[in-house]
Amino acid sequence: MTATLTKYHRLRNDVIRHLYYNKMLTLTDLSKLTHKSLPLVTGIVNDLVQDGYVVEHGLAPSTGGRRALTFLLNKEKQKFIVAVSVDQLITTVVIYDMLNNIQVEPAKIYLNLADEQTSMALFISFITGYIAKSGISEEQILGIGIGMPGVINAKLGVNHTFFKIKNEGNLKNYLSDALKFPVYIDNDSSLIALAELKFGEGRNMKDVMVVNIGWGIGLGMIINGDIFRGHSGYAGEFSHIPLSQSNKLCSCGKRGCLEVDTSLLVLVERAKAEIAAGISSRLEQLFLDDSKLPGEHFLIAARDGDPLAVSILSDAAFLIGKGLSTLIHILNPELIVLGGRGATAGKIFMAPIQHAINEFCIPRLADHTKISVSASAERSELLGAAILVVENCQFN
Amino acid sequence: MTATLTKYHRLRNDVIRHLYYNKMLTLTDLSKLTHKSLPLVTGIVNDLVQDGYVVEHGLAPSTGGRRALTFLLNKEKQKFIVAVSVDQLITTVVIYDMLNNIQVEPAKIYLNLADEQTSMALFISFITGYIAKSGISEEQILGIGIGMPGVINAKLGVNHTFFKIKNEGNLKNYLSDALKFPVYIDNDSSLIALAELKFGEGRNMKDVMVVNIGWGIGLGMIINGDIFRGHSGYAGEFSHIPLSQSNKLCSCGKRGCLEVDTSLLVLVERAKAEIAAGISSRLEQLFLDDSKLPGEHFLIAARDGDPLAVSILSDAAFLIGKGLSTLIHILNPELIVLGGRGATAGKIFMAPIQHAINEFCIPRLADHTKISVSASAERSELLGAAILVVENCQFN
DNA sequence: CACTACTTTTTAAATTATTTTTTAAGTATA
DNA sequence: TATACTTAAAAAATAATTTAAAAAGTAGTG
Repeated sequence: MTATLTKYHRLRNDVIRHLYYNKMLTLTDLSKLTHKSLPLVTGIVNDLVQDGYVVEHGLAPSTGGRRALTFLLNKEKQKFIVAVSVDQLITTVVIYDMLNNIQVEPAKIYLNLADEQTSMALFISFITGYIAKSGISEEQILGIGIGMPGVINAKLGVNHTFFKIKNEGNLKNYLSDALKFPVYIDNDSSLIALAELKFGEGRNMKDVMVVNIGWGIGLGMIINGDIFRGHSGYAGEFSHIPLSQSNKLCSCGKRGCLEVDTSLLVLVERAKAEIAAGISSRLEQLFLDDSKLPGEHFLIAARDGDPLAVSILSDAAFLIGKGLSTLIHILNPELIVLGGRGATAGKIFMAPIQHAINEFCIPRLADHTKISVSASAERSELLGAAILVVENCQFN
Repeated sequence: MTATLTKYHRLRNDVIRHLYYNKMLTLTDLSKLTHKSLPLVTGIVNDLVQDGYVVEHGLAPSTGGRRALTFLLNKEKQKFIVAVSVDQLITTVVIYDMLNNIQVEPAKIYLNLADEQTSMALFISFITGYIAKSGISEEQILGIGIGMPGVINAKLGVNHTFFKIKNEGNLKNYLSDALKFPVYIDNDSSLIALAELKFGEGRNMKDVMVVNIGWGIGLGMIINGDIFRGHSGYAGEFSHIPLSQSNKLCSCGKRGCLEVDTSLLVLVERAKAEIAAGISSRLEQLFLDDSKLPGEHFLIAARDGDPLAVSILSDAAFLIGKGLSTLIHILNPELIVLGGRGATAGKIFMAPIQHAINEFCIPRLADHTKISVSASAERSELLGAAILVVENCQFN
């Protein structure tokens, strides 16, 4: 009895998930998406309508024959998702509903991940406080999804790099206990890729690479329609393949890594050096303003066309393009998306990256991979964190 | 009726395939492997025993409870597979039975793929003649599997690079008509990888890279337990990522490609140049013997420890190792296998490749990828071609 | 060495899911 | 407006899976 119950519930959850991704679906659509028969799906959807989770929404446009009924998630009986993005310096939290609308305005805190001791306690009180202030009742919250840097085993819920728990402890369980909600964690770049796959440029594609341009450079890989992590979770160490002629030593102990020349922190350093050397730039003023991090100022200046910022960013973009060429040769992806905080500088990246790809790629290969800038760079890690919850939680 | 028949037959074929890969299995094993229930699998296996395809083979060793019956493919009621490997210069054919035994000794013909006109006719008559001479009856042959270089869409049966058929024609269909048997084609490197995955070093692994060291350098990729081809079939263009400082122009139009410094044809040229410059080597004699290609002589000399051949091969291996480092960073595979014709030179490759990986890889990553030399390098493309047939043919 | 407790396989019965068929609803065309 | 052609939904028939029970071994114990 319990086994059939869980199987029934698994399909029920699956139906809800497909409605979450696709907004409006017919029974035939759902049958195809879940690979289950129509009578079975019909039964499940009828139950969901009865329970108030799903509502009928009129007839689908004609496709030649009898018009089908469409179904939506019910706005009135809502569940909510807490989505958190943690990076080296800034932690952001937001609450979404199941229609991807922001339910509670995002909140931000400056939190240096390197301070292991203080940051964990601060993090927990920040999130707890935010949820409490939101006024949403406990039963309505499906869970908390957290994207963070580091080598992460999402299934086990372990982060091998940051927020380490004593004696091989499980971060996911630790946080679930502390926050009193189901917690799901995953790597930031993987979540950005997930967001692009489900709601962004990569919809309905199978092989998509998402470059996470942040304080460092990350790579989220979608292969065969799923997040790819490699054999031991280290896949996508894109920023440490030897590329540049640069002699600077990387934190990984090697020279010529992409990271050394393209991370936002490095670009800021370079801008400061240029300014110190006498180059004039709006940045000189902006850097004095402490309300934002220098990296944030840098991106704003670049977006606004400041020549120094644009020039530094272009050099970095060319190197990233060289790295992408290697990626294209090996994986022949359908799409490469430039995402992450840095992608808010948008189009500035495109020209030098294309330039590099033209120079380093076999044309036949370059022609088969589209490059684009994420349309929702700032939001996509949070969105990915929300998807993480929807993918893993239970709807009862 | 027909639909249930095909579904029944699909599972029947699946059972035969699993017995092909695993030799001996219990009903429980088969149920798990096919993801079908025990009663269903039991029924199918009983039918197969009745039809003579499968035979009982005593009890499995004890695992604590009642001992299970084991089943094997029936040696008496055999089907055979024609496996063909085509490379730029040499074409080989062999006939296997379903237990991976060679049924008819392999035959070899020198066939230059570049001569589009003559090679196709020669190829067809060579294969037809071989099958005729084998004396095996038509009904017993399941099909012909062919591995060849080029960008190949295995599903459609099109080779975009070699053996081109007029007006976008379908090579698979063309050859099926000409040879009067079902023909299946795939890329040589992918088939080598398939052989390693199913019968070689990569058994039960999910992420395996197989380097095909032949006249050129190819890469067969196994990702998530399946051959990976990328979005448009170009994945694994490993040999044209920019790596070496070399200034030689590659056929692809760029400089610094792996291919320029590591293909067997190039290594032979280099050996000849060294000999011309006065270096003494056994190769000088061997190259005079026309019964084998210079590349074949070169490999034999290297295997036998000729200093010149070993030194040239080591230089090439170091570069391949540098390329593999990139692969490890991006894909974090469980295993990298050195395969293909060149791998017959075996252990000579290992030291310089390890050296390169130590130099160019983050240790944490290098530690998680095993490197090994294929144990059956010369046979694996043929074996892969046989697997291709088993994967795609119908057993009735 | 027989007896008991525990495993695992095999068979059989009951439940659940999928296909197939039928009926209903809508569209396009003459 | 009538007819042929689609597609969707509901009902009946067929097939597959789960669950339970029986059978066949294994291993420990007095």
